[in-house]
Amino acid sequence: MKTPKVLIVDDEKNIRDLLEAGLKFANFSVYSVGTGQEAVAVAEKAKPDIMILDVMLPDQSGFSVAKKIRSMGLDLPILFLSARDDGADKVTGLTVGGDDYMTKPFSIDEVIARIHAILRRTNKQEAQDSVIEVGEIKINQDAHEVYVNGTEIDLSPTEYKLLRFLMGNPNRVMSKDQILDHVWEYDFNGQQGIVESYVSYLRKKIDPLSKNQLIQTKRGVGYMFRTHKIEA
Amino acid sequence: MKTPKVLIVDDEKNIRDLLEAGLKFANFSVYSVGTGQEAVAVAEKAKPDIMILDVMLPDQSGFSVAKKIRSMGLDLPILFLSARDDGADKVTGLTVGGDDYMTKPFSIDEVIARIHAILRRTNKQEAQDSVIEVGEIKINQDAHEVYVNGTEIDLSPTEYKLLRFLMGNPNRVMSKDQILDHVWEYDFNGQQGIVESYVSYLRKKIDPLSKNQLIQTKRGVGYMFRTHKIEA
DNA sequence: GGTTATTCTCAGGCTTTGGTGAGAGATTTG
DNA sequence: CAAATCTCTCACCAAAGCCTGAGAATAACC
Repeated sequence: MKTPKVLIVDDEKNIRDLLEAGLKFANFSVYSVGTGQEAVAVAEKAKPDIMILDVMLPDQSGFSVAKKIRSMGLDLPILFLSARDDGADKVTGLTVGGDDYMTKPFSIDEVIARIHAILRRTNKQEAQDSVIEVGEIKINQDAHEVYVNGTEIDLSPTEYKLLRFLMGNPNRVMSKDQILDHVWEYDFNGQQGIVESYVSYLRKKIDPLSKNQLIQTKRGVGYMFRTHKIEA
Repeated sequence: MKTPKVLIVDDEKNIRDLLEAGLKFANFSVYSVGTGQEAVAVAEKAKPDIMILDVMLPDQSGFSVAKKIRSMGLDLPILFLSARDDGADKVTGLTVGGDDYMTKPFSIDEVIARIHAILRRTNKQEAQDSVIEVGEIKINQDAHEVYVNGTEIDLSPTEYKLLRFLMGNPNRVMSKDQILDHVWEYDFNGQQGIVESYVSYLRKKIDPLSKNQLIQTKRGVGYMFRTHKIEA
């Protein structure tokens, strides 16, 4: 399937808009509703490939929405969303099969990564590879493991996300703002300096194992993951 | 599409006029409004391909305009504009997907370059190449890299912009004032001498690698990027 | 509950870039 | 040829951008 269909269910319009924009750009076809009732209706009618479901809905809990949909015989994997404090634990127990869950606030790229992971697992998709290999670095997304020229390195969660984002846009300069937008949670409002710090951390782990300086600084512009010279 | 439609939203008429003139000349078809309300209306009616949106509007924030338009289901990439100084009106978290953002004051050509980049990425356009090649020089705009006969040279941001501008108008003399207007930020009020300085810097980096003097002086008129002799 | 890892901020030191002005050099003009 | 004009280059200072290490706060882990 070329463009998987995603159904977004969340009562907060901001979140819906954020997800919608991000997912559309990631080449998904998006349906978006604000209540459990609509969710059930659209799920039945549009037959989405995956659903992003907030567990706190005004009319009914996300869990009951999930049950309804399941009892309708629809085979629809769900990515649950919950606020960090409340039901995170409860959700865990409910994620069966291909399901997954995330807490708010999330980062856009993390959502996209998880959706891809789910679709891969439930292989409703053409078998997409969970391994990204760009230049000297290989990432196994399922295992969360990173190899530089065959040697595994150990990255913190944020380091991992940053690297994944840069590798997802090879040979293209990414501004610090773009990086913040994609890698950090949407409510983060710190300084760009943090990107510099994390680039520094990453380099310290990567550079000793790589032949080239893989993360390059484009002064005044941003950072770029380089695979090769693009010259004539 | 031949002439993409751009919607400009800014309450400062100077800015609107500046952008309008520049973009029209760059072969865009332009709509221009001063309030968020009008923006939403025009976006719906005219279906522009991209929107330039100031985050500080009198009637409502640019963010809420963006949300309204997004929630109307319009797939409209946005180039946000914001004042340079404050972190108050943060764009972070809102530039998802194909969006981008710039701070005021900007230079016209930078705006145009970004718009092209966005349209390229969201490929609402015929897939345009991010590589400009004129004569002996090749520029990769995604990577912000410049090659002279295959050898990469390292340019500062201003040098890069100047070269890009000259290469965008090959075999045509550009006056120093034109260059200032396009390459430097619109509030710059320095001397023309700076153009001479930067041409000098550029030549020092380019000439050692090129067969011909690519940037030529037209005394009393301006500078020209030459690809070939034009017969008399 | 205590240890460790992680995230984030900040400040110092360093490098690059931007902009100016002045003098040498080149070109044109009369 | 001499004067006037325009251009090139350089040296210089201020500002901006970048990197890193240190430390505080928080979260994860055993």
